[in-house]
Amino acid sequence: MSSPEQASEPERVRAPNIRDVARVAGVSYQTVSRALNDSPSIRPETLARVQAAIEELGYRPNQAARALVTSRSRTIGVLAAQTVHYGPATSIQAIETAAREAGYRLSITNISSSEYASIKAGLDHLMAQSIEALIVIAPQVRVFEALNDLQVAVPFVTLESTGLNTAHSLWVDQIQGARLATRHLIDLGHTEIMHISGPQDWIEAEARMQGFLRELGDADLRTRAPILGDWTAHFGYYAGLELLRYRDFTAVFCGNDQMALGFMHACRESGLSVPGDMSIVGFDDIPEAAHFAPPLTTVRQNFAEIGRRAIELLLGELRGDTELSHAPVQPELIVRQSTARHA
Amino acid sequence: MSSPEQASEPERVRAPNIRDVARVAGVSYQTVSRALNDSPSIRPETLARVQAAIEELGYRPNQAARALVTSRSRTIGVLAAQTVHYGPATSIQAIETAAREAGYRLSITNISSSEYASIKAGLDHLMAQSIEALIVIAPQVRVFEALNDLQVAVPFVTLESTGLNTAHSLWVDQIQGARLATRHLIDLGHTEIMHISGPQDWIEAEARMQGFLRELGDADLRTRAPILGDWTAHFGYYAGLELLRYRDFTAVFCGNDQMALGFMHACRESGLSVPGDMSIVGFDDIPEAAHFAPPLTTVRQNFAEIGRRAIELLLGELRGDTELSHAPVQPELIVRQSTARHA
DNA sequence: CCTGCTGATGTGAACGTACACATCACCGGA
DNA sequence: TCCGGTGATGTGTACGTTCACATCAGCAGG
Repeated sequence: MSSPEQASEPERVRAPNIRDVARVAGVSYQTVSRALNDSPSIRPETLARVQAAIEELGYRPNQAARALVTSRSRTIGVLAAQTVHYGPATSIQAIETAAREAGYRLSITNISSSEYASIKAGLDHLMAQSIEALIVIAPQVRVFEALNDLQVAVPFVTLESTGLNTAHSLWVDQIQGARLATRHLIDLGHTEIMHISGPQDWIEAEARMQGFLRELGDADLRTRAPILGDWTAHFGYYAGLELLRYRDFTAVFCGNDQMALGFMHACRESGLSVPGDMSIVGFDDIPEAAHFAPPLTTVRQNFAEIGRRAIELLLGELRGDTELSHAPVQPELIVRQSTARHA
Repeated sequence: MSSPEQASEPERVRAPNIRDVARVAGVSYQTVSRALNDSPSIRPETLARVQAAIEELGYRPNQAARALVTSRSRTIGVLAAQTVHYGPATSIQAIETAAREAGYRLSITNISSSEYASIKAGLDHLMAQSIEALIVIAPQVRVFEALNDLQVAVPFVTLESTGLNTAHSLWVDQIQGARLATRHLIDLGHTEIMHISGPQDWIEAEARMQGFLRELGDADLRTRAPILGDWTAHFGYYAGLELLRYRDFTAVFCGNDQMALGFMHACRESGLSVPGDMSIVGFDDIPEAAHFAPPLTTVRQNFAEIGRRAIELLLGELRGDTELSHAPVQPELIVRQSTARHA
């Protein structure tokens, strides 16, 4: 369990620094610094000598010292909830890759609950690391409050939200996605359509609900109060068992694929066939959705694309670029076998 | 998109430091340092004055400076593959929470492929941040090579592996889990059992396969060559379509729940009923597994527990504790409806 | 032969903090 | 009265790097 001890060398505690490299290379420490920051004014031959010395000593620049003197942490903070879910996890993975390629590191902080105190603590932990930029993947309503309270003065972007705060958000057009899903059900002849939404404090849940309601409104169909869920399959299942006691609807639009899965389960137990008796649409297109029973009709979002663009946007702003694109990413309806024409 | 400008104050660029606080509090900077590191020898009254000054100025300790002078980064590195999967994601979330509570931050690096170069690059990126400890959640066979090549000299732990390298690993007893699953099928009267495993370079895939083979051996049953998969539902589906052309087995033990889901899908398409014609066991117990059609019999691992213990172990070692527990976490068989007695 | 310029390299700060040590007031005991 | 000890506080220095500036050689142009 302990780190490999090297009993041979007496007390080689200190890691080599820029001056050690300079000594070996026979130059001044400043020349080494220039070599590290690929300055234009350094002779190729000198550069080679320095690089050889670096190699020989196994030198690594000390990021703390660098951060101290430049007052740039090269760290991007991510405030996230629900990182175990497919969407956020996929975005974060893309964010990490893009950040690393750009020479930045990531600091991810999970918030356990959506309570204000929890959000504030998470944000505080990030600010303590003097992050240069912030990405928010969380119930955004309360995050904005905390952002104000803590006087967060770094560029930030919220992910997977709506265009409510266009200046700071990068988004899949959730409203449009919800309209696609709802329209699909309407086109199939359904007139009594239910919606199981995500938690109300998630802006994207709100957006999907908006899209759903608008599309129903445009079609002059009766709107019912959506059910407020928690994104889990368990919720979809129990809500389904409850709702199916009154079979006064023939289609459901679920706020995400997990809840759709749970709802399908409830249909089976209630003796309803999908899509024969009940059409179901999900949201997200998680990789498993294609293998549900039956394969799920859903709305695909490109989570990785969103993640990449978040980094692009933030780095652009750090560089001082202006005119950056906030254009929403368009979602796509994936029709599989969980929806059918209403008899 | 830009950070809130404060046009009022002229050029308040520099963040307040320890000396600014000292000036306001009317003490020396060293006294402020003592207040921050809760030194015993400071008068309560003085402490209060310092705290008031900190509050007034909105002072935050500069972690880079602290890291520089103490040569402790307070960062734990995580080298991960497949962070979008439920297991790793759950562990990482627990790790992050535990690390944060202990005053550490996390630096997560994803490796895109399991190629050696990719692993080495990820490890390099982590070492450049002078991490104090390392957690590995990745195909471990090759990681060990890279660990040696880069002379990684920090405490490390590999997660979710077997006990192959007990000194450095913290593990759910995968072999035992696989035996539980296999035994369950045998107890139900199945004699022709197939195994769809994970990628061979994942030690845990290897362990599950070992458990499977040993249990079959103990029961004197015929062993077949396991199919090497890639953890995805897609693979389970296509492998299933292929395998089911020859219906010379009545049960499958899948290396994870996603592959089991895909396999179930293939069964439906091939006109086989689960569990009537085919019994299926998964591994992991992802939250969705309870809502598959039918609900999946699987082996539950406590991913969060593993994550917490990883941090506990590493922090213990950093503190110099000895006698830390590496006892494996025991998995649990969850019997649902995807398995039945062989006719 | 001097002047001014340019490219390559070196020297002195400074970033913000913690450690080692110095200082100082105060107290109790011989 | 003086001395040693202790608790609270202050002063110097170092961590490893980059920035601003200084130096120096070489060269072209008058």
